[in-house]
Amino acid sequence: MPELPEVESVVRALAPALTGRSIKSVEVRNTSTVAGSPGRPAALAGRRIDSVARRGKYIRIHCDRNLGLAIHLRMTGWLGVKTAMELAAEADPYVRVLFHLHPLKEGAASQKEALVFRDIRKFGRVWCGPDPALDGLKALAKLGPDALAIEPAAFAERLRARRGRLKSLLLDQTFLAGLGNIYADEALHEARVHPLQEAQRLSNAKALALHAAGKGVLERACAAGGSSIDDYLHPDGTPGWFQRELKVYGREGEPCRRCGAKVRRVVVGQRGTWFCPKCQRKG
DNA sequence: ATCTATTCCTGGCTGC
DNA sequence: TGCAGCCAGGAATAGA
Repeated sequence: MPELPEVESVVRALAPALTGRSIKSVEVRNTSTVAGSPGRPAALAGRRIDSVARRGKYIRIHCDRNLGLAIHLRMTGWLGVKTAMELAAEADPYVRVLFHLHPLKEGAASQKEALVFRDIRKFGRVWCGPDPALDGLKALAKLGPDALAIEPAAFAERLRARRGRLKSLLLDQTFLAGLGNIYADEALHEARVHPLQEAQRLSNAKALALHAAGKGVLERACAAGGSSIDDYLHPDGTPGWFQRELKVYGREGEPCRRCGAKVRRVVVGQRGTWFCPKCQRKG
C-alpha cells in the first residue's frame, strides 16, 4: 500500500523522467479512475510538465498554463513510464489511464512514450484541471501538515488539541498527512506507545518520542524505497525493501523484535493494528 | 467532535 | 480441482 515513503519514491523516480516532457494525449481506459467532468483530461493535451511533487500521499504534477494533475494511488495504484515497444508488447488489463507524451527526439526507441497509471482494484483516482481547482479539492485543501515536515513542538501541540485513539488519529490525513496503516503501527511501536492510547492523555515526552519515531521510520523507509508488501513496486518495476525492517506490521503471533513478546493484532477503526503488548503500554 | 458502518474493487485465501 | 464466500484496506460519506 502506498504511503508517504512509497509515494515519495514514485515522485523521485518520475520527476526526472517527466520534467520537460509534453503531453500529447490522454487515454482514459477506465472512466471511474478519472474524477470530475469527462472532458478534463483532454485539456492537458499539448501541456508541458514542469514539476512532479508530493503532498501527503497525493502526487501533484504541474504543467504550463497552470494546468495539472493530482493522483492518489490508494491501494494498488502504480505509476510508471513505458516505451512504445513496452506498451505494444504487453496487453495489461489493469492499465486505467495513459498519458501519451510527445517524443523528445524522433526515432529514439529507448525513449518513454507514456506515463501509465495502472490499478488493479480501481480505488486510485486521477484529477485533471487548473492548479487552483486541484489545490482546492476538498481532500487536498483539508490535508494536515506533512508527516516529514512537521516540527516536534507543533506535533505535540496538535495532539493535545485532539481526542480519540492515537492509531485513528495518525491515520487521519487532516491531522497529519502521509502516514498509513504500516507506518502508523511502526511509529507507535518504536515510540513504545499503545495504539489505543487516548491522544489527549499522552505525556509531552511521549508525544515528542512519537514524533521522532514517526520521522525516523519514514526517513528510513524513504531511503529503502518504501515497503513492497501487497502490490507496491517502484515506477521501474523493482520492489522497495523496507518490509524487511518492519517490527510489528503484519507480524501477528511472531516475536517482538525488541522484547520477544508475541505481537498482537487488534482492529481499531476498521483497520488491522499490530503492536507489542509488552513494549507498548497505555499511560 | 468523534465514532461506526458502508461503499468502492479484485486477487488471494479458506473451507468444503 | 472447483467454487462460493470472505477478507484487506484509504478515503468519502452518512448516520449515531
